[in-house]
Amino acid sequence: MATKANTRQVYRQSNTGYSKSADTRKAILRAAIVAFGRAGYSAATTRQIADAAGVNQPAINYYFGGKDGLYQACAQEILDNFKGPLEQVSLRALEAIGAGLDRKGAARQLQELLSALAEVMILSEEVSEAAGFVGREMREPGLAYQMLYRNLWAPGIELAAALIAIVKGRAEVEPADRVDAIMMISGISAFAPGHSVSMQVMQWQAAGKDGKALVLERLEAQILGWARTPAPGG
Amino acid sequence: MATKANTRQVYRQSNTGYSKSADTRKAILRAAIVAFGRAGYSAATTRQIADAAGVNQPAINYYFGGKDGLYQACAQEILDNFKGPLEQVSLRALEAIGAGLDRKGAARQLQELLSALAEVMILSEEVSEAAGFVGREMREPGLAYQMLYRNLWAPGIELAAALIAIVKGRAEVEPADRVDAIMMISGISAFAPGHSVSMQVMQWQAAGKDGKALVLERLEAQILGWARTPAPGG
DNA sequence: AATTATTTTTATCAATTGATAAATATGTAT
DNA sequence: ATACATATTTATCAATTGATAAAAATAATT
Repeated sequence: MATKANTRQVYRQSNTGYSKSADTRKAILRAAIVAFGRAGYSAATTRQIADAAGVNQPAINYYFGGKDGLYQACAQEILDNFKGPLEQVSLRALEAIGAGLDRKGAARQLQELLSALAEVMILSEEVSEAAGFVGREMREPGLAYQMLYRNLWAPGIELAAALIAIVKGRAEVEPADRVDAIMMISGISAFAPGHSVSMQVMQWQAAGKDGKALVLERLEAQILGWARTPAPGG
Repeated sequence: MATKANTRQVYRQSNTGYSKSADTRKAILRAAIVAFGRAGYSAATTRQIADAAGVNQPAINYYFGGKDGLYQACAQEILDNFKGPLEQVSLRALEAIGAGLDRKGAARQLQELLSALAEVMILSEEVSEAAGFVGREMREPGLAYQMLYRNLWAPGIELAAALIAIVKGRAEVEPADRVDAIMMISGISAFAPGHSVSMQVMQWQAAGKDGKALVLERLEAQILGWARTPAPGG
């Protein structure tokens, strides 16, 4: 997959005034998010995606200019439509930080953030396909990496790290807080659908509500551990 | 990639008595572990692998029967040659458990296990390519999944969970201990080479010794937190 | 209803991929 | 030195893939 700097081309828009193009575009995007998220860029073929969307293969070039354009459009679609729940929680946490937040409050916000993340990554079937796409791009940076890094990953990790620092009794974020944030998020991702090893070890068909609750309980134990430590230089 | 039940065929062995076949086989395996680990099964082509190994493409069929056979041979190669360091630590931990282990001792063994894992996953360039292959197969189960699950992942997670239970003051492993074990291992994997998001957030070229030390310090803090909690039903 | 624009489809193409067969080169045993 | 076995290579193939062009079908406008 070419990772050269590519300006994002928009081919067939969804605002042509014609009745069908928006539906067709959406169907292709949905099918593509699933295919790319599960199989990856190389293994997902434009014919498979077209079949799954109920169109034929040249429609992909017509609407998105080709496989590359479709891939990037998937990332944009995810940013536009699927990060809503996380965005709300993030805004609330940022407001609370700005208004001054004590350790207990920060622990509560952090738990809400991680809970929303777990909800997205573990429980929601449709959002979970988008999360699959995002997770894969994270591990195998391609055309959508910069877009997702700037708009999703870096803000999320920094927010979690800021909350962690406050829980620990500090105002400034340190490298250790970022490491903790990354590890927590990575730990949650181990229970997302398709993580066969975790499911097999736990003997779960899927994590489900109970699995999510258990994961969050383990994270809460850690957060409470931090909240109980004496503040540094205090 | 076909995931049908495949008996493992051995084509050209390394014990033919002819001087070159062992070298050629090894060169192909090395190149393949790198290619499959980085790009995945689909995106890695037999021509690329052959070029990297300094042979031509039909050599892959000659020695391994084809792409599938090569993939499985890679997994076997990794099991035969790269899990040595982890195996030693595991054996020591199992012996210590068998001989009776107190909470403090279990904390120490757990830290050694995680340290060895971090050494393998984060620091060693060559072993890290093998870990890349293993990590990918973990997330995208293919022909080598069962082999690796049985011989590597399940034993490793169960051992870590057993140590965690003892650290927490219990003899029996509970689901929460397994969740903790999975999350710890997943947390370490977030800092392996190629994890661009973590490197970019931390502003690290690579984790290096300092990064590894910081990750282990965060894990130690968690382990010590468990060790300090009152034993259940105590 | 006629014209124009858009969408969908059929047909085709060049390039790539894993596999195969046969030829050539090299190594081993007698 | 000869015969046999193995390793490497060249050449070829069928199938697949993303892209393209043109034709056909459908929708919107006048």
